[in-house]
Amino acid sequence: MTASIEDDVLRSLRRINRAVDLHSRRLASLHKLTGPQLVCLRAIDTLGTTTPSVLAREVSLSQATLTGIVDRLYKRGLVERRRDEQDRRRVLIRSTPTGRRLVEQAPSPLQDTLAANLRRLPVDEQERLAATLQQVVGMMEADALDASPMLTTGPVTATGRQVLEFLEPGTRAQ
Amino acid sequence: MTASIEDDVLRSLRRINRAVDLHSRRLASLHKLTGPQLVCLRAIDTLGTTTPSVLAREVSLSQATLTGIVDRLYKRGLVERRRDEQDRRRVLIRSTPTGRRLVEQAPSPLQDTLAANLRRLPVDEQERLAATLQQVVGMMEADALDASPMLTTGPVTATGRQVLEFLEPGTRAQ
DNA sequence: GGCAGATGTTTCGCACTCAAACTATATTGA
DNA sequence: TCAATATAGTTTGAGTGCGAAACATCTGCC
Repeated sequence: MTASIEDDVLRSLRRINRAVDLHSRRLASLHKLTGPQLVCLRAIDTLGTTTPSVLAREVSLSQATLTGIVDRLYKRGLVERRRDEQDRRRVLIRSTPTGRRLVEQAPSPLQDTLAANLRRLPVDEQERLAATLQQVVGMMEADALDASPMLTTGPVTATGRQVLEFLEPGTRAQ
Repeated sequence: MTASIEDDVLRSLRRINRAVDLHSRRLASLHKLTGPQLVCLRAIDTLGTTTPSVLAREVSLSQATLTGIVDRLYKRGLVERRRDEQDRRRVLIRSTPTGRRLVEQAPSPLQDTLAANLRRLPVDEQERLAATLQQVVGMMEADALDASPMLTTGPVTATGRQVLEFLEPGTRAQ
């Protein structure tokens, strides 16, 4: 019967994942912005001017993932991207007026019904629920620390590929 | 302060998503099988002979998603796929001996550390936690019922594209 | 000055996920 | 019978997400 609880937990986690994804798609069709995009745009707006690495930590995503999301926000004119002139490795990201307007009128990235259902509960129930979720996160993230060393920085041979073609000309070192 | 609890919940959900994904990658590198693949293979093994639609309901995924996962299991020789001769719209899926062996020796798709941490809790705590997760699922899935009508079945004009080329020749209707 | 290693970001390849469109087949009804 | 409709499954197109590799730049050391 212990296995049954584990299966229940696993099943719940998968269904939560799925519900989050479905909600994100609904958001996208109604407001032209997916869940992750909205979460990132809000974070950018809150942080003021920031960089991909800070943002990645803030929203718990890898830098590689963030590049794609910020690309899409950039293409829609919701954020600006420019090189930091002091440290030219860095990229500075900031929301545009259009982006800020969108953040204000967009709904909470949390599912409306979940939010509503949550508010319907007594406050101590809400806190208990939030605490349980954080407990699960804690139990899962403890895992992630042991494995995956990775240690790259290899020989780096030139291949002449274009980078950063979406930045204005002249930004790229020649 | 209510917004803070909502933000906490949202953040927890995203981090749970992420932890599940990272665990899946670890599984894949250690056992050559990702989380979703393992979940599906186990379900196929448990159900005996089944079909994509039944399997999709069982593991809470869309049929489209399942096609890709079963493709990959098929390519590795872990499952069989054949047309149902009674109803030729259907496809029957079954695990191969190799697949069954793999299911037996593979770990639980639930994260090892989460499982271990879970077992460390008193049983009533475990049940409380599982119940809370199901409560969250319920609050989220209630949402998913109102929208998305979809209703396709258009005119269906011939374009002569090949389908099911991975099935053995002769299985496809001519 | 110059180079070795560190740091910041993007690209690449892959897996997963869905909705919508499409093919193929079965069922229903006139 | 045979056309309309329903059902089963796959393909397509797009977004998300990661690790590894590639690239750009900076810092520290000699």
